[in-house]
Amino acid sequence: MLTTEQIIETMSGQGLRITDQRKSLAQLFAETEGYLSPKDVYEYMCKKYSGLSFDTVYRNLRVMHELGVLEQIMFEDGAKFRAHCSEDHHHHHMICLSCQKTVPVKFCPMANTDVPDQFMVVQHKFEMFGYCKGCQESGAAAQGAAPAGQGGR
Amino acid sequence: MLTTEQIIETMSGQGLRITDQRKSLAQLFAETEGYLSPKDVYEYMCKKYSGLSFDTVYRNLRVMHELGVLEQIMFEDGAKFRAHCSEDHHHHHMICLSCQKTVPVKFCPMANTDVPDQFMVVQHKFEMFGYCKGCQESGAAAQGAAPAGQGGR
DNA sequence: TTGCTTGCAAATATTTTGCAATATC
DNA sequence: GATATTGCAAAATATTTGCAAGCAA
Repeated sequence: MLTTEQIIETMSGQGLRITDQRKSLAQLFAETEGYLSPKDVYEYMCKKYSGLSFDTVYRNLRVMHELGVLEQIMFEDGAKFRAHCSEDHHHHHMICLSCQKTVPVKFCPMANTDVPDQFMVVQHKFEMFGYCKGCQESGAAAQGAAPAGQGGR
Repeated sequence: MLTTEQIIETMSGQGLRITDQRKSLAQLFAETEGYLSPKDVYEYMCKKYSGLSFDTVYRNLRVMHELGVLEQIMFEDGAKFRAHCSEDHHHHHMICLSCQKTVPVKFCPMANTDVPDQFMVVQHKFEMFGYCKGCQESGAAAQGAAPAGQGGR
């Protein structure tokens, strides 16, 4: 995952101004393993910036996503964000349904997949959902939020 | 995909009452290859039922999803629905970014995937996005709506 | 007849936008 | 100092809920 410095440098390099809020955002995402909803981010940021407004959070999340320092994934309960992977080779993710920590998986199924006739594939998604060791032990594997999509098994 | 009759029978069998609206919904989804947003459904239904309200559409979509006759997938612009696959064996999907038609793919990558240490997988998602033959020919492969998730390639 | 469904209205929640004040470069 | 960023207010959008009337079984 990107570090606080990498995030800030990328933003700065793109002409964005580095405000205190954006420093805190960079740090928050650099130190968070799971996905955060806009509300999560807002609540965290509110502790440090009393007069914070929700729209600023949205604006910054969008800017950071467009810039590529944040990844966005849609869950059934809305969009969530995390720092972009710093792994430069193609990979996929295993996501903990309890703490939403993610683990990269190098295996890509595309090489083994027979593409249906005359279908041009431009993008694919391969994600596994489950429970990491820590969450299994703490018994959190009871009722995690379901990810988006047609619940595979 | 499920037929109109299968959808209606399932709903009826679960104790739901079969209203004219629900018949139309069943038919709409049985005859639609792609995903429909709540708004799509509302606009279609409005043609037949002048006084239709949006909340009824939401309620029926939710009920039909919970009942399993509809699949839901999150796109970046919101949830969309389609009739549940009638294929009973495990499979995945190839989804056209232009017309959103889907093609089932039998190959499942889970068998070939090394699950990271001590991660318990309970669910997975493997989806390919691209353009079907028809949309390639009509040149619709220009700017399709991006699917949810961290844009793989 | 019973009680699930619907339409209406309104409440919530979510996300976006205009604008003046402010802070960064 | 020029201009991107922020907070505020409000708009636009999306989704849910309560309730009385209507309709399926």
